[in-house]
Amino acid sequence: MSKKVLLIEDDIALQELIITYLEPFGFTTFGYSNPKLALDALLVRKEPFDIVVLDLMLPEMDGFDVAKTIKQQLDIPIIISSARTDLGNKIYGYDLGADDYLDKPYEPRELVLRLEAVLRRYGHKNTFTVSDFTIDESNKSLTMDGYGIDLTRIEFDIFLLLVKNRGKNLSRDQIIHTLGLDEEIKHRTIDMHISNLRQKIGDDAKEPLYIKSVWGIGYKFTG
Amino acid sequence: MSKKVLLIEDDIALQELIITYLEPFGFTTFGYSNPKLALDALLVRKEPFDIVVLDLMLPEMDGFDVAKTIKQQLDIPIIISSARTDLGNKIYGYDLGADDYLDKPYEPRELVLRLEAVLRRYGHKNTFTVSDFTIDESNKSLTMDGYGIDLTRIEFDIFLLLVKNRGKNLSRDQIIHTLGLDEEIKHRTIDMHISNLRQKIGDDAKEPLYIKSVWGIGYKFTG
DNA sequence: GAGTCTCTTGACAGTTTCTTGACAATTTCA
DNA sequence: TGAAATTGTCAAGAAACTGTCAAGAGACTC
Repeated sequence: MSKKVLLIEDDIALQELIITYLEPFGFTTFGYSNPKLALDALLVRKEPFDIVVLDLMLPEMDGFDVAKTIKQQLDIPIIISSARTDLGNKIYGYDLGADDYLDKPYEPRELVLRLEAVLRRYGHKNTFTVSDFTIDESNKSLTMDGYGIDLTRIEFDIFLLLVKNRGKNLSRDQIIHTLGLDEEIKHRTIDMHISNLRQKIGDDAKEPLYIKSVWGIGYKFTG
Repeated sequence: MSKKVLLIEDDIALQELIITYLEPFGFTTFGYSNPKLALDALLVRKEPFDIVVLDLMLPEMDGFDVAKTIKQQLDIPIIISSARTDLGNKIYGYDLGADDYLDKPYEPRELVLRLEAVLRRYGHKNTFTVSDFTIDESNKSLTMDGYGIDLTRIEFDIFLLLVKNRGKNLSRDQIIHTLGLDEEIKHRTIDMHISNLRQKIGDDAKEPLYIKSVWGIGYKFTG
């Protein structure tokens, strides 16, 4: 099945070269030289692209803003290309959540490799595995040693937060605040969620393997 | 200021290539092809590396074990590199607390980017090291010679205050006041906390290495 | 709108930590 | 040297915190 590539690149000649080159590798590429039109197609008309290839040097809009705008609204991989050999740019690009970075000029062949690698990586992106758990963020589902575990929404959110901050103590207030829960709820409520969580993943509060209490501070995940 | 990189990689040619390549970017790289020697330098001789680059395919020891061993004893970022075969590996690598992952073969400049990105990310961690101690302020956790030490909240706060005022005498009242403790508590209480602290860090009250009593005044940390 | 699932909270038991008085040991100073 | 002040630590009780039950409020489903 062919993948749809959104190419944002103001060099028309390069655009056509890439579109033609990618074709036989199973990529259907749509080129835009104007980033605003590209964003319109992607975010407003919601055309179903699989991946974005974005040139940083653009008319009308800064490439970084384009990447940021896309990432804020859509969970889609972005490969940034840029003529600047400026390493700072590259780092900044990764920071924005760009999934790969390509120095211009690049071999079209190189682009194909990156596209394939990023798409493959992305296919796995929404689930990750930590110790005995596999967490699917988009589904909000949890698997432990291969067996599904039903968590409520808040339980899942707390667990995810703890796992993402593995080894780090999180206070009840931090949990409440980060998850956007009602700031007024009592600390006891968090304890209760933790208690239920522990029960569901078979953790013993007295000798926890996964969710440790840190006396006077909060909780932390230790895989 | 140049950063010290510990490179664990059994391909000597690649090692030399990387060492040479990283040099002008401000990285001083030490290459080890034998993981045991590398661990010895890092954990036993405690050479002050800033970051570890670890190849997974190693003689004598499994790369995963190396990463695990390091992370258990030292709070240092690790970038794992591996021949791109197994996605599972990658997941497992993150799982161990690897801070980034690099598919082999990789461009040396790619490594530079990752090094810089990871180091910058890591710099945001709120930990610092004084004499034999590493203190993580946000976690309120203490490590001594690489081994975790459990302090209670007040013990931690007192220790942190003393360390931050290294060499300076702090009166009991100053401690009480600065930490926002109940102003009514007796001086004996502080003595007790100091006593417990000393015990936990193995300090002898009569011949203290770290927390000295200043007769008639209070206490001071001398690292 | 009844039924079900989820969230929140008070209550209380069980733990851990903090505080303090007591007293011995040490230091200071006349 | 001896008295007063200060420090170190023990032991015990007070205070703070955590785990969980049970009940009710709230949200969602059909």
